[in-house]
Amino acid sequence: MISKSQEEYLKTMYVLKIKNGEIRVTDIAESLNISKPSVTKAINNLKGLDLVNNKTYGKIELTDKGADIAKKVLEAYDISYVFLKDVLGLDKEKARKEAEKLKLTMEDYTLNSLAKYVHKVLNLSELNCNYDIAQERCRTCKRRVND
Amino acid sequence: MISKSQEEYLKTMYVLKIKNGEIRVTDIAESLNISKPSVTKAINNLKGLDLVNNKTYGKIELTDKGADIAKKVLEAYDISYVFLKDVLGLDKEKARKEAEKLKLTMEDYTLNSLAKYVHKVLNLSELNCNYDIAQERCRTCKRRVND
DNA sequence: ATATAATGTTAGCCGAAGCTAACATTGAAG
DNA sequence: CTTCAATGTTAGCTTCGGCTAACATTATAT
Repeated sequence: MISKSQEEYLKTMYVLKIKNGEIRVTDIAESLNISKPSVTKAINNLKGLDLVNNKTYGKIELTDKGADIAKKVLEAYDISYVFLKDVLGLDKEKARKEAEKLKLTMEDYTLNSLAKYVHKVLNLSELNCNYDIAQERCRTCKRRVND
Repeated sequence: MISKSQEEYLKTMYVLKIKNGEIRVTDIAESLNISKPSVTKAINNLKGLDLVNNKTYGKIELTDKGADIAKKVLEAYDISYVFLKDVLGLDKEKARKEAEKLKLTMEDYTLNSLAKYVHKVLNLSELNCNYDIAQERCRTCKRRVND
């Protein structure tokens, strides 16, 4: 099983790839407020798990497997954030901080239930469900909602 | 700041005290599925934080401070469990397992919001709120609900 | 009252995930 | 094309929270 720390690395790398077009040790370190040697070590561990590809001093890329995990973590963050902010009514900053932790804590089945629940509660009926066909996910909770 | 592991120890000791009238290394070890030497070590750490009182080979007791933390953790478990089971609709076993993790993850403000929310959703109005005057807490969510 | 079982502790190890200091590689500017 | 700054890596240390093996203490049963 992959650790929370490792999930966080994968998510960060995935986001950096989208934002910057590339993944750099320095940027990961800055995003996570962690030293560069720690990042190098983490990447080597992830490489061993086949979640990251890179050669020493070379480009860093997520494998498909690594990217899948990263996407799940991002989805988990999104649904948690919406729940905390729009259902529980936490302010944005508290919702953000708490969602960062919850996203690494909840099982898939809980996240799925939560996604469905958020839909229901925010009154998104079948008809006016905020579903984005292109992205194949809901614009509100960011999650696939077909069952 | 106290760690999740330490919170879990405190909660376990608190429950054992209630269940057995005393707190024993062996019982803690069994409850947490951890070796006895690890328990001894953890207790010594907690002693250093003034959360536990004991002498070598002597009785183990929580301090008031330690008991307060334990109670908070228990409350956090209860409210999480009710939410997961009765609001999200998870089955008991999944709700139990997930609540065990959530209780160590959520901040006080989130738990308070969640408690209030659970009340509202389960249709406990001011009048029929399931409040237990003796325990000064709600029978449903196990939490103090004044504010 | 003592032998033995149960309980608790000490010593020393391990892995995960951080850190700093020092070194290696890469790349950009002149 | 060389030099120097930026980037990345290695080596080795720390803390946390586990573990086992061995030892110490306490309690029980004859």
